[in-house]
Amino acid sequence: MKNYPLNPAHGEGDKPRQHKINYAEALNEQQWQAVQQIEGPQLVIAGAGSGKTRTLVYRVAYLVEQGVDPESILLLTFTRKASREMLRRAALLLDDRCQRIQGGTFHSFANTILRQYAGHLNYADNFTIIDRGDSEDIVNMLRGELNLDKKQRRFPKKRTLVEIMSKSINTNRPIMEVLADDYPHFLDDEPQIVDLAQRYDRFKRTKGLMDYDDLLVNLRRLLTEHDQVRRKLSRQFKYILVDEYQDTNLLQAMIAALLASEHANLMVVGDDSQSIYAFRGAQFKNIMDFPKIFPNTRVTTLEQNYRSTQPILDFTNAIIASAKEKYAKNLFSEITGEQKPVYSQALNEREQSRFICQRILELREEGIPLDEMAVLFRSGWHSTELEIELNSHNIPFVKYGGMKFTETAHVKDVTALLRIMFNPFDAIAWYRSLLLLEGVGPAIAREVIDQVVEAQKGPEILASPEWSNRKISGELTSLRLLIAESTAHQFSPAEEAKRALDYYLPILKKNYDDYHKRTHDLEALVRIAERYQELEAFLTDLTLEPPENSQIDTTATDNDEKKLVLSTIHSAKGLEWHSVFLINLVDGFLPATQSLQREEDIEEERRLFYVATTRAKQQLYLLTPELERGGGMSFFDTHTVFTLPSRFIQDIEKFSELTEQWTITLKQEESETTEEKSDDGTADDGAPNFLKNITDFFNEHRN
DNA sequence: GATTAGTCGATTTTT
DNA sequence: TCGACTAATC
Repeated sequence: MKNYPLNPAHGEGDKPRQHKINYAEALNEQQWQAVQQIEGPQLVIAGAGSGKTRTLVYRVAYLVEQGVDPESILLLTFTRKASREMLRRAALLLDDRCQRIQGGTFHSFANTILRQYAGHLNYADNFTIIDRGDSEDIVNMLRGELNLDKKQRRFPKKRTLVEIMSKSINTNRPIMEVLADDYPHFLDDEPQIVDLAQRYDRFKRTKGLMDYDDLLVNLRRLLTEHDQVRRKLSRQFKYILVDEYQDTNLLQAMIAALLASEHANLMVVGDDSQSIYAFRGAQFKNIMDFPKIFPNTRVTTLEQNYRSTQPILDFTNAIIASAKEKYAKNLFSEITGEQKPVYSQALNEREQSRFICQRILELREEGIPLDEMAVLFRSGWHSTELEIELNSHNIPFVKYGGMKFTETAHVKDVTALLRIMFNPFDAIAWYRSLLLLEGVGPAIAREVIDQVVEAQKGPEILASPEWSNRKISGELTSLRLLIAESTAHQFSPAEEAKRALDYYLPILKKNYDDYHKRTHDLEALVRIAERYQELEAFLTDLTLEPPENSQIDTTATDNDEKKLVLSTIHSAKGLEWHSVFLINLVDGFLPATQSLQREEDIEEERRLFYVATTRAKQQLYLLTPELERGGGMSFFDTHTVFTLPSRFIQDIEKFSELTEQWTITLKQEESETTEEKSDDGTADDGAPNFLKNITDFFNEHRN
């Protein structure tokens, strides 16, 4: 253990220290207060764009300048992006000492600590972290052990099962309660679900696996059940900062408090109005409860906004004014600008897309770079129509949120291979890898796993005559050799990835028509592996902090080119752009249909609306299409449905004063002609009807 | 026991 | 559009 100054703020012989940074000048009064107050519990309520990150960064720098050892500062953030960004800015502000600050997401921090103390909890320190998909596969497999009456009433899907179990853990409630609150239609299945949850736990424990929730649960266990460890850690991390506190769940709040138990130097920063992760167990009441855990908490509120113009803020303030529960705050700004948020009703989704393309091109003409503009939406698939339109206008874009790189089938396949190359006793990875082989299905796969993994015989057993006489021996041998060579040599992660890829490419070509696109993804995977020394670290990061997204949906691949951002609102959190377009502001889309049942869910959707609109610095466009494809449900696919503007719009008093209403007029470019021809009126009178000719032709030439 | 075709059905957000 | 599940075929 290192020495740390007992009370660095008022250290020896105390003249005010000479600081490199002039804090009082760089910060406003509240921010400066929050930065200065380094001892004791502190809650900072930071409105959107109020310089929250800035405050954290300056505070970290201030601590270091006060002589605090950077390694005793722990900065828990929500995403790795956020943590990297903060450390980068702190280093820029002060110097490299800031790079030594400890930090990351709760999950990655838990991982680091648990690798050191796994023994205390009877885990081996090379435990594997599994992602949601793995959990689902395990649960699905275990479901077979339960003797459910076949074709009885429907038992929840694997996805739902995992959701239920996870929610029970993250909200600290028994499964019964979760079912009663959120899944009443499955209440009858409670005994089986509880049984399944126990089997799932046992399975993970015996196999040395941890899912996302286990990381938190086990860290909390470590801290509560092992007093000396808790004390040691708490003394090691003498200053703890938690970002986005409104999105922490009960477990995380407890972990933060336990870590601070020896000194209470805990600063949490958050904004209850931006809490959008309740579905994952987040409790924005954690913010309200914080002063209850630490009674002498100092509360600071940051209300000056440094991001948006006043007209935009007037609008966003009005959104949150209609929220049911919130800490009172009223954001103001000194940024000049008269442009009110623009509200426009488009005829349909297509018109909405074309309006956006047109406006984006105009803004680019005016000198706004593409990467200073973003289109936001509620769920990943809401942007499909827009993506087509962007492609046809050659507007390059990146998309955040939605299907992630590591969730695509081909990446999961290669990851599974890497996992058995790393650990030949990883049953789930075996299962997936085996099913890739020609002639191998669930039955044979289980047979192999029973011998290799369960009976602990290892992959070598597959060389025995018992297996080599089977039809499938050829396939099995190449897989066995792939693993054997990994065990025999010390390959780097990149080399391993390359070998896995070479092995996998023929399979990829056989299974997917679009294999070249997927090959790009896999080559990217190899490049990512190059950054790692250890395969274990690579695999862990892949599940814990996966790379942004897959190549599949993006157009341009030039890396330097500026790109428009498409993002789900969730993934847009913490980011900002010059101009923001919020599309599909329609009931059933922005309050999503699924959340209309319960008032708290609707309130969370409202906060989502708030988060989206507060991303805009200069210009905000709100779009409501009046006609929709019927959400893509097969029955409605060819039909359209009338939609109502989002109820959140009606909720805003003086909506028409706060916004500027635009009627969409599309310029006549080449698009004018395309519109008339390719809109769904093609089959109508007038247009030359090739289709009819063709069908006639085929009808005539039958037999 | 594996594979394939074909049907039905359901779709939020993420560490 | 995609995946999960079923029934027919190899």
